[in-house]
Amino acid sequence: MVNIRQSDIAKQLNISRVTVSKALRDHPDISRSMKKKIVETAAKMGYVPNLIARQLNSRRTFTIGIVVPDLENSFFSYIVDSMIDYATGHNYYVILTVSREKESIEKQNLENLIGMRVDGLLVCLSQETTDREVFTKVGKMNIPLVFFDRAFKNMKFSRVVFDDKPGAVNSLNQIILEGYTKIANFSGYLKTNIGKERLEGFIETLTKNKIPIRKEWIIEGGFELNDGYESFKKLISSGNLPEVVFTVNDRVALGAYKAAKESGLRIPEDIGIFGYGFNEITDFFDPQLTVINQDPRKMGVEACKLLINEIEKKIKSGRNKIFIEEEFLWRKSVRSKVKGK
Amino acid sequence: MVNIRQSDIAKQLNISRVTVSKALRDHPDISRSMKKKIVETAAKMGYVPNLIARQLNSRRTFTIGIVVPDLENSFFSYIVDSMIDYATGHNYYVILTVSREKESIEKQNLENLIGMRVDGLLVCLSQETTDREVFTKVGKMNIPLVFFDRAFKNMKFSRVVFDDKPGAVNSLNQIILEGYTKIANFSGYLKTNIGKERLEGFIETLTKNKIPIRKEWIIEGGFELNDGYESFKKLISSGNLPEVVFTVNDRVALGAYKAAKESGLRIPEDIGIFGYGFNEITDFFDPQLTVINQDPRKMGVEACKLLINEIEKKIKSGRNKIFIEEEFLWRKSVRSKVKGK
DNA sequence: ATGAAAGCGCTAACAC
DNA sequence: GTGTTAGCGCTTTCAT
Repeated sequence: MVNIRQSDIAKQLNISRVTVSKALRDHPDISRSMKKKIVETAAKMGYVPNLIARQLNSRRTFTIGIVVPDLENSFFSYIVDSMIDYATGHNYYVILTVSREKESIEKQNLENLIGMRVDGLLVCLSQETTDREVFTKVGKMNIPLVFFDRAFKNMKFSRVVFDDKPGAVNSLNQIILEGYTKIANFSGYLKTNIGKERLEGFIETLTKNKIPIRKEWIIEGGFELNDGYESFKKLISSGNLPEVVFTVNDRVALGAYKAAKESGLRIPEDIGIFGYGFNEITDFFDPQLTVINQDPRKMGVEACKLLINEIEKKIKSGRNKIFIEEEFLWRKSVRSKVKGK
Repeated sequence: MVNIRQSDIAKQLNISRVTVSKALRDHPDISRSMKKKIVETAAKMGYVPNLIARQLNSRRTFTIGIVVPDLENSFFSYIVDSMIDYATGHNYYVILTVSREKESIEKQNLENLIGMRVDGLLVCLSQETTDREVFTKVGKMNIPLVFFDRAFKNMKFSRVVFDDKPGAVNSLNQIILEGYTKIANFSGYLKTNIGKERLEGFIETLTKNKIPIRKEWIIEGGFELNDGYESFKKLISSGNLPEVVFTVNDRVALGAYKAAKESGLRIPEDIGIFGYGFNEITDFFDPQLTVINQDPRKMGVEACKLLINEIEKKIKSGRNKIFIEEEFLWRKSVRSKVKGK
């Protein structure tokens, strides 16, 4: 037979299906000997419990839905990997969906996931999302949801995000301590939160250190390799090079590396480059990239842990907020004059 | 109310639940006006169909289970991304699990997934898997399964794999055409299929070209960055450098880059490096890595397409075999003397 | 210690 | 066109 049910086992043993059900779940009602017999024949018959049926009447699926903008971005794949790790360790499945940074796909994904009656949701918003309708629905259905990395503010959901400003401030202070004052900023798109907030910390810190802000060194662009490349080219053609470039993410930094090398500029001797990124990617840079480390695994684990705690009501659902700290990691792409690092 | 059911809508409208069910699925039985009324009140009440219930009685979940060794490896994250893309486009969900290269976790994942009654499975075996028991079970339950990248042979399942030998042969022939004869091989572990098969093509091609095989240039190691690094160090300390190094994957290549640069060897002027990899990672190498391109997206899409075709019985299940072709991509890490590439 | 009855939310088959 | 009946596979009372 292909699909054995509890009733098949019951028939085989001439007992009731309830007895089988209880025995298989090690219910105290059933005698040791009976249990043994049932478990054995179940194994012999190749019984596999039907979790769908169980889910239906327990109204619990032990399933978490994830919506992520893009899995080709290693930052996200590390996050998802760590979420799956944590979820699996706590007996939850993960249904993974990708929004491709499209609001419409994201919405569709969310509706499917709530149709699947996931116990909770982990969501990183697409860059273009503005409509809150689906999320309101999720709220009404009392499905716990935790935003990670990119979140709506002023909604009743929890979120786990990086604390960008302190990271920028701290790293820039260290850079300035080294004696650098000529610092450019490749900011990404300033209409996005990430672009805006990261630039704010930059301006604030320079101002506090009485370093004048040069507009021509704040270059707005996208978030991809090519944007970093183009921005660096602009820098060069301006004829006015800074000592060090601060980049909004690793792809932009890589583009800057490319352009610098093409122009015969040595890193870090002729120009330093550092920016947001995470430890695991530094090795892909030559020389190793000095980064403000945004640890994706930490973020993934914290978000998933928070969600499961909310699902299991170990903590009140919604409006919890966790900041993941960023740490400045000196590698090789900025010369440390003072500390000889 | 939090969780609206069809019966709630029926009660509200003083009609039977079946009418509601039919109307919502646009069944021809129901009149236009009735449908409209039902759909509207459903929306107003915030009805979300319970897919679990639907799955239970249709015995179809529209869910695909994926088991992958590691999501931090970008090769796999690209594969998974493309699978999700394809699956979503064909109205399937994806439950994603990670085996961490552990046979025991892989087995657990598979048992959970078949308990969830996935419609099909996409599996890349862990490096240590030898036991076929779970797979036999999957076979008995008639659940379509497609292996990708790493597969059991001689089982009744389909598989999608790279055709390693022709890739190696073709690339090596091109390299040899360039006039190179002193070629080293960083082979990975030879007890694994991948290591073994990739080396075979190497030996075969050199032999055919009457190039003597030098044992000291075939260096067995692991598959990680550090293994490439150590292997290269060995090469150097042997005092006998080849002209070009052929690596078993991108991480090993990166390690080789590191060691080469540390030793003051320029790539490609002093030594060339090329190996298995994929297009998207070449940019992370400086100079860009010349690769035998194993396109993960192609593999992901083909595997997923095959699986869905088997699920939907558009094709006979099992024993289908698809080879993904590899393409040699000249980049910058091997100097082309002849073609000036 | 074992079992009968009822229900999770939905749908297919069959009346009316 | 609309509704009734029965059942997907399991579990939770509540009897016996």
